[in-house]
Amino acid sequence: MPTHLSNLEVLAVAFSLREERLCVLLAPGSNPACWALPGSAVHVEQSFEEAARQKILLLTGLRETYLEQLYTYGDLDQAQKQERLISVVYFALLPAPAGLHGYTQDVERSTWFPVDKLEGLEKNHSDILAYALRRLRYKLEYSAVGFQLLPETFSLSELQQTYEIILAERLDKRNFRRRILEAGIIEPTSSLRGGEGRPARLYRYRPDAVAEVKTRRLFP
Amino acid sequence: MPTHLSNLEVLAVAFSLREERLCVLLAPGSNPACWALPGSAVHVEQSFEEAARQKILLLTGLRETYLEQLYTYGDLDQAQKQERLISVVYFALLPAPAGLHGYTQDVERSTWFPVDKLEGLEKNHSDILAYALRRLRYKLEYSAVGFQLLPETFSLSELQQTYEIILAERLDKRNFRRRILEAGIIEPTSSLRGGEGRPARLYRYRPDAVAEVKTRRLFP
DNA sequence: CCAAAAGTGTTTGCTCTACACCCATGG
DNA sequence: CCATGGGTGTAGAGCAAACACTTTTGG
Repeated sequence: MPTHLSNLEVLAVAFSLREERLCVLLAPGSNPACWALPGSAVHVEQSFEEAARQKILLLTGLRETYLEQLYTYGDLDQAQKQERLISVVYFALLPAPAGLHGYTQDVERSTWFPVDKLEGLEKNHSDILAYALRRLRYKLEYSAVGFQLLPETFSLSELQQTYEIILAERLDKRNFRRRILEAGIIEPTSSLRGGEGRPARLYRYRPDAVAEVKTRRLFP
Repeated sequence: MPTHLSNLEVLAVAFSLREERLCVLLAPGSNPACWALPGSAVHVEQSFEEAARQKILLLTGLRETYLEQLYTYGDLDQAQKQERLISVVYFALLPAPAGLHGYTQDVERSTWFPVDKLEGLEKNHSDILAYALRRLRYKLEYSAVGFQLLPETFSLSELQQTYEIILAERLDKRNFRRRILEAGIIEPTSSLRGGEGRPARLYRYRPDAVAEVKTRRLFP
C-alpha cells in the first residue's frame, strides 16, 4: 500500500460573544493579506484535542472551554500533489466575560471578528466557518450549549440574549424561560446581580444534566 | 514546529439490513482472533471519501452509497510513541437487496454481522461502532436517511420495517405513513409489488427534497 | 372464500405560541 | 416616585398519539 507525506494541523473555530455580537477568533494567515482560522501543528505525544485546547489557551488564556471535533479535511496540496495537508477542525465555545463585554486579545495578532460580515479569509476557511456556524445554530436548537458562551453564572436575560444573537431572531421571554428551566439544564444560585432595574437571579449550568437534554428539541 | 511520522487510514462503518436485522460490515482484523471495521490506506491523489468509497466498492460491489464523515481518531501508537495512526472514520448506508434479504459477500473474507450481538472486535472499534449506531438512530429521527438502506423503490411497509428495526421500537402504521408522506421526501411510482396479500404501491426517494426535511423532526 | 398484507380518518390530549401586567431596585 | 429591567400565567391553536376496519390480491 503506497503511503505518502502528509502534514497535520488542527484548526480551531472558536466562537464567543463580544459586544452583543457573535464573533470568531482569527489569526493572520500564511498569506499576509488574509485572515485565517487559528491552527497549530500537533506535537508528538499530544492528542488532536489537546493541540486544539493548547492553541486556544495560548490565544485567549482560557483552558476549560467547550470543544468538539467538527470535521477533517485532507485535500491534496494543489501545488505539490504528493503532499497532503490534513486539517482536523475543532469547534470551540468560549465564555464571554461577564456582561457580554470584555477582554481583547493581541496574542500572535489574533483578534475577534463578528461572524456576520467577514471577508478576506484564507482559502477554504470561509466554508469551514460557515459549516461551524450552521452547526452552532443547529446545536443550540436541540442541545444545550448556549451557556458555554456565558460566564459561570448568568441571568436568564443574558442567556436569552445569547440565543437571540446566535439564532438571529427574537424569542418570547416567558416561553424561553419556561423551556430552559423545564429542560433542567441550569439551576438557580443564591446570588443576584444588581444593575439598573430589578436585580436578576443568577443561574449556573448543571454539568450532571447534559444527557437528558437531547430528548427533545429546545426550540422546534 | 516538530512534526512526526503518522500513518493514515480510512475506516468504514457500513450498515445494511440483512434478514430483518441491522448489520455492519466487518473484515478480519490485524489480530486474527478479532474482527475489525474495514479500513484502507489513502492513496496519493485520492480524497478520504474516495478511499472510503473504493473500499466499500471492493467489498460489496456497491458504488453509489450514502457516505458521511463521522470522526477522526489520531491516537498515538501505544507501542511506538513516535508513531501516530490517524483513522478517518466514515459512515455508510448500503441498500438492502429487494425484499430485505440478500446477497452475501466473501471478498477479503469480510462479512455482515448483526449489530446487536457483537463481540471480539478489535480495540477501539466497538466504541466507534457504538458511536456510529447512535448517530444512525439520531439521524433517522430528524433527517431522512432511512431509505438509503432500501433498494431504489420500496413499499411503505418496507420503509416502516426499516425504521422499526433500527430504532428498535414499533411504530404506528397510519401515523408513520402520514408523516413520511407529508415530509415530501418520497414519491409514489406507478408500479406495484405483488406478493402475499394485496400488492403494495412502490415509492422512490426524491433526491431534490433533502433540504426541506431538516425543518422538523420526523419522529419527535 | 379464506388468508395475508395494504391502505385509510377521526377523536383526544398535549404542547407550542401568543400575549400584558406587576415587581424590585437605584437614582 | 419614576425609570429600568426582572419576573410571572393563561387561553387558543396546532400537532402528535391512539385507535379498528375495509380493500385487494393469491391460493
